[in-house]
Amino acid sequence: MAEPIDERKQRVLKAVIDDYIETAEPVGSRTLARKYDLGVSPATIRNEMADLEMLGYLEHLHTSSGRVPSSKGYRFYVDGLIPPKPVSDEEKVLIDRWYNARVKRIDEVFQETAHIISQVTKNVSLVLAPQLNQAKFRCLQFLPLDDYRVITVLMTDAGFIENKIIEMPSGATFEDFQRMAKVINANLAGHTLDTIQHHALAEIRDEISDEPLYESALEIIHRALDTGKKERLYLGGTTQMLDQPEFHDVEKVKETLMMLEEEELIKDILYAHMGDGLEVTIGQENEDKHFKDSSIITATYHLDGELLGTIAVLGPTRMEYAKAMSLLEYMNSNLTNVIKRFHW
Amino acid sequence: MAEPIDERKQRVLKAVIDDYIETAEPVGSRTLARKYDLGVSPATIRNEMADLEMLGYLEHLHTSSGRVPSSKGYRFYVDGLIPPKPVSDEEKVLIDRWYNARVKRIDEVFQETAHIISQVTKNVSLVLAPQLNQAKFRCLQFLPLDDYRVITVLMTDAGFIENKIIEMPSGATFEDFQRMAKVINANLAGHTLDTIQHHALAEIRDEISDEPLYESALEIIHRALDTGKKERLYLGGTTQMLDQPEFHDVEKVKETLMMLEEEELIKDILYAHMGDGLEVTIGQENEDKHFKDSSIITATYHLDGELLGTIAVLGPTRMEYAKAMSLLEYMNSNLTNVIKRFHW
DNA sequence: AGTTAGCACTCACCATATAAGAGTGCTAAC
DNA sequence: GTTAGCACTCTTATATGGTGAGTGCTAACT
Repeated sequence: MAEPIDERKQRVLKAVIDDYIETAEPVGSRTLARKYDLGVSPATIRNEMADLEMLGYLEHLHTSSGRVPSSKGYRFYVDGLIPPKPVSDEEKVLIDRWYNARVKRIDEVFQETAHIISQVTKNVSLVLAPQLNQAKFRCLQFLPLDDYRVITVLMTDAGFIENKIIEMPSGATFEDFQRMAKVINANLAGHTLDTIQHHALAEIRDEISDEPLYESALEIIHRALDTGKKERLYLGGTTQMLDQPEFHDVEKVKETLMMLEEEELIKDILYAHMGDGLEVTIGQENEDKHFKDSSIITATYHLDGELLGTIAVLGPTRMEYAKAMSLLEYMNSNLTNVIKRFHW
Repeated sequence: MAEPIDERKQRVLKAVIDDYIETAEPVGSRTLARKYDLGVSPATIRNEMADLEMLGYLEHLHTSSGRVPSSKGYRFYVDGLIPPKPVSDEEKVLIDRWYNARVKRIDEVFQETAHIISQVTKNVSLVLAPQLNQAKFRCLQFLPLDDYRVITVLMTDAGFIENKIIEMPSGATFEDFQRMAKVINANLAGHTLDTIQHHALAEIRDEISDEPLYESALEIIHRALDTGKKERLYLGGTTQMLDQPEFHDVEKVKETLMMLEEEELIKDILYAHMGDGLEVTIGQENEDKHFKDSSIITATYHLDGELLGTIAVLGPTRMEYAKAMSLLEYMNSNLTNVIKRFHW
């Protein structure tokens, strides 16, 4: 079984997969011989295809009808047969222009990234924005709002800002808050928000324990730093995907859309695939049974060496891997730049 | 033609519409007689239906097959025949719980509102969040970020907060910004952001003209107040809608989804229907040809007497008007409360 | 030995035909 | 004014046969 597949078999396999990716129809020997210049007759191709099927690279739906690549086939294709298909210069220009035209706020960066990926690949895109509670605390500022409330402005090292309105405990003055801010900023800068919430906050207990309202002060800091555990997930291309023949059936569409709404599920998938660099998971390779006939390509983006988040393309196994992979690679580095340009 | 329709005709019309809303199938005289207790035979119902068709309340697809309500029919139904169907107490509790569980930030209020509406009505929901540049300016605060930049925090009367990072012009100090803030807050509070951008900013020119960098100061204020012209649009239920038999055809789904992505188009529709109170627009009554077989129910929400935004249900003309209308009415008042509770 | 032509066979797909079911409209009787 | 009865229309589901693309196998060819 460990029979190596010779060069001609590889050519045939590549042709089959290329054609199937293009047409979404099971591909037969005759078509293959006509469309691709393999230099042999359909009969020979038939034999080769039979061998490839025996080895598990191709599949047969019914006795008649052509062959379809298996997960193993796609895997071999992705690992060795794909011609690299770099993002063209025109596309790069287009993408740049897109970013510049639409992006005003930080969350629009992610939304727009998702949009671009789905536009180019015609598949669903997933963008996982940085997890705020893993971000490093930079400073916390208070602003007076009226006699009863203050605005808290939280800032992290990566340049994300979040604000809240908080009621002052009775008796407290704005000056009390200012003093607190000083202590906090002096002691806690550089820690992750998570650490601060769970441990570091205790460290400054002593510093402010002589404050008249220090219990409620702690509570307030706690609330100000609570960004919610959820990093945000941005989706794109849920409409594009309907162009794929895989979604000619409404049931399939509904099923997929409902799955995409399960934010937690999707996030778990992204976490699981969050390695370094580009990762391709094909069909059967997916743990989750809902994705047994989907492929997911993920890439992680970084800032200053720190892992920020993940971008991904989700589509049917029949997917333009070459294009999606190089696009993700490009967007990956691009995203870092845009975030940097945006905030620093 | 101004023939008034008597009580029995109304009963028949109501039965036809009720049944069509329930089943989505053209309804025939026989079914009607069996299901609804009209006290007359199918033949009589046939005659009545023929009359109703002549008067324009019902339509015939083909010579055979039952009747379907026309826009005029729905209109009559909505205006006079619907039994009010108030939101049940259980539903109210459910909605309250929903809000409390998920809403942490202001934008989540709108997202969640859209979600709730679509969940309950099984149709697409639209929520137009307040237009920021129509909001009244409350105050602008500056926070030091580092030597080169400040964070601007803009706050409006309705309690919305937005922040930006702005580079300081060379030579400016943070104290310069503080002075500017004082002037701005003293002079411009209460104006809409829009007015300030276009006119009122000129008024404070004199006040700060002795500042060393007043040209760039104006520019900075301008940028700080620029919230983008777009109020945000939140959608919900694009998956729910697939349950409706109207969307058994993928083409129809695609078309609708693409339309919903045209944010500007949708907003224009919402503006057009933005009256006071509840407004129902049925099928043909819609200006836009894309909506000729859809109905839109809109309701506006307010805060302190000021119009804030719109919530709406969009669905096929065959829609549970009673339910959707009372839900919108409830959400409408509810939304005001939630926003208030949230920010004030 | 590897390659190819030929042929029987299998499906999926499309169009047509047929039967069943639901509904209408009309007429005549109640 | 209401209803029963009947002929007619139109949609939907089902069966049938033909077509085309594809396979697998055998035998002939280089």
